[in-house]
Amino acid sequence: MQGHSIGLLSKRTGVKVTTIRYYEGRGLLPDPGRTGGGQRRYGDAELDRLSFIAHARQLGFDLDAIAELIALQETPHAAHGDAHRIAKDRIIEIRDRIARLRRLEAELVRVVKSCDGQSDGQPCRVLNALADHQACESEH
Amino acid sequence: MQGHSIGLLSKRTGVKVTTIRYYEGRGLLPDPGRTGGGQRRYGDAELDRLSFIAHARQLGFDLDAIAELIALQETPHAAHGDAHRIAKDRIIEIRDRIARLRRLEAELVRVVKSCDGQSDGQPCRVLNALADHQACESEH
DNA sequence: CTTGAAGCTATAGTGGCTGTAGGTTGTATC
DNA sequence: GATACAACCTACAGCCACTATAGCTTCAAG
Ligand SMILES: [Zn+2]
Ligand SMILES: [Zn+2]
Ligand SMILES: [Zn+2]
Ligand SMILES: [Zn+2]
Repeated sequence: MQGHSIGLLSKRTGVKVTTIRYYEGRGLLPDPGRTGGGQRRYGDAELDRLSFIAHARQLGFDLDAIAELIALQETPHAAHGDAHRIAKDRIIEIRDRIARLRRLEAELVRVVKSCDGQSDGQPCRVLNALADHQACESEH
Repeated sequence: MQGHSIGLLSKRTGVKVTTIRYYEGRGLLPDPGRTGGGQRRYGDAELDRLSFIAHARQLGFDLDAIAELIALQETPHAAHGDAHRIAKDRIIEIRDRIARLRRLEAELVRVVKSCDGQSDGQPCRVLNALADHQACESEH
């Protein structure tokens, strides 16, 4: 039978077979054609769409955002506003997370430094430092 | 009845009541005493331990790591090695995530810049840029 | 025509909670 | 002592984005 099998799509895109079926259940991929025996067969359009989904996932978009982006692709006229907003929101989110992680990193470096680890038999001050938010230099 | 109610622990630590019960189920908190009617009553030791858990969570440790840290606190002799390792592993993890997020940020900035958004009626190039990993400047 | 890889559905599990339903208990006020 | 009501209880379902398992069927090569 003609068309791409689910395994071929998986190999081409790096998305696991089970995940492709999951995307179908979530409505990100259309119900594909089936062979007489019930196996899925895809065309190139589905392959392209799955590649898009895979790449957007790698860039950290969640499935709802991806669904929105796909809907925008389908609209005959361009809707720059929405697409730009979704991408910019994602940038803001990433920057927030980076800022937060940097604060955490600084606190943890401080925590590790708090104990020299030399005094065997003495309690580890790392554990005290972990318990004590008072000693933290930033909110987190 | 004497002792702190679960609601009081919640207020003191900022951990939701349902979450405290969840921690108990996960074995992070001991089975507390109960009133005649079956409500939980805690002592100061449990309050301290919950504060420790809450703070370690804020610093991004997962519950398994926290369980390990608590076990270390209970050991009579200090085990610096394990505590330091857990904290250092966490730092490494955070640094990896920051590096990854920075790569994503750079790609997304490039994606957003790829379309000036002026050409209404023309398809949004953000969508093309999102589809195209070839154009990406780094792995992600 | 046989074999075995690849496909199918359905269901449960992951982490770290959150939310809901439907009932019981503790405490303050009268 | 009665009443009201917040706080508590258990048990279970749901969240996200998958992943894993079990038990079965189909496809394609030799
Ligand atoms: Zn130490
Ligand atoms: Zn802190
Ligand atoms: Zn645009
Ligand atoms: Zn890319």
